[in-house]
Amino acid sequence: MDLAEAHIRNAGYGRFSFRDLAAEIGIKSASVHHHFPTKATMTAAVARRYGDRFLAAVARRPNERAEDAISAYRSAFRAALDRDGRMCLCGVLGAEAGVLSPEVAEEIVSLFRRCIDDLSQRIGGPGAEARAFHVMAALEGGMMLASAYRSIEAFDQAAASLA
Amino acid sequence: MDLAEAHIRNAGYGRFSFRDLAAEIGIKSASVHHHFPTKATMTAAVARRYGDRFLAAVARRPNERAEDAISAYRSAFRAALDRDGRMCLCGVLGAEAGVLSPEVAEEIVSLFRRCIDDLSQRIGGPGAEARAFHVMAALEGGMMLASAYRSIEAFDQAAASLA
DNA sequence: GTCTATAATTTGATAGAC
DNA sequence: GTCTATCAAATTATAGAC
Repeated sequence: MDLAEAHIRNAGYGRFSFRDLAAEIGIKSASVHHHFPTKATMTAAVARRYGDRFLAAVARRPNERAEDAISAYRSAFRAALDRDGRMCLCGVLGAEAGVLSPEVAEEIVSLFRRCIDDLSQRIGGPGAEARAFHVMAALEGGMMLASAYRSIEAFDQAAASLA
Repeated sequence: MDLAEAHIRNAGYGRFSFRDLAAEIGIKSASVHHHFPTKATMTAAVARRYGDRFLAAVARRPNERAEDAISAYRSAFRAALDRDGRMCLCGVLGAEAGVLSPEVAEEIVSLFRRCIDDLSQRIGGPGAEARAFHVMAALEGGMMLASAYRSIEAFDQAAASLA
């Protein structure tokens, strides 16, 4: 799953294969099918695990203000870019969302929803939901720009004014 | 090229084929190769045309303020979603940027650059470039959210606070 | 400009032995 | 859990006739 996550974040759903995964591990693709019946199943599992870990990483701190919550998300997105040199899973699969199998698409929407609900609650007050949407959009878009420009500065410029 | 653009925006670079295009037109894939030697060539041409048209559509109006420029971009993105029911080309290919052939990747970066330079000039003043990055990121991200949620309201929520 | 035909490769998935 | 072997399909691209 670690390897699958890396491949998906590198290249998207349509560009990774069980054969490639297997070759890098040193087994055969048929053996991968033993653990995950289909590519969609595996991708959905990877997406769920990714979401669980992501939400744990940005989890609420005691006595935080709205700005702290937003900063936590920004730092998590930035770390994904900086540490792994890759876009986050939600960004890659989100862009493909329109043509993914329902199984995978549902997991991605759920991932977005979990983030936006969490962020919205922590921001609080009137307009919290719209602000949460805005923050998520700016972070996802900033990541896309950084990926295209191949420079994390694009992300920093895009996200600087958020909090 | 119209059909190619629609396919790319629907499904991304990796998911459209000359065969599919040809079949919808009523010719054979070999005939498509007569007009565009490779898939990358065609995609680069489609991206350039898309950029030319997009920049013409958002072109500066006389006596505009910074807010007018930002609104023009927001409206153009929203129209792409609303009219075509698809993400914009830059969003789809931007997410794939890391694994596209240099020919196509360069065209996408150039498209982002043209938009951000234009927006930055029209916004003007200190911090104009960062604001331009932020606007583009929020619009691209908003489109991704709308695509995943299958609801344009996600875009509106994300983009409401922009201008 | 379009066709037929085909090459060379890759893909997701399955059957069945060990 | 892993393997060999295989299938059916799709893909990008080319050669050469009309």
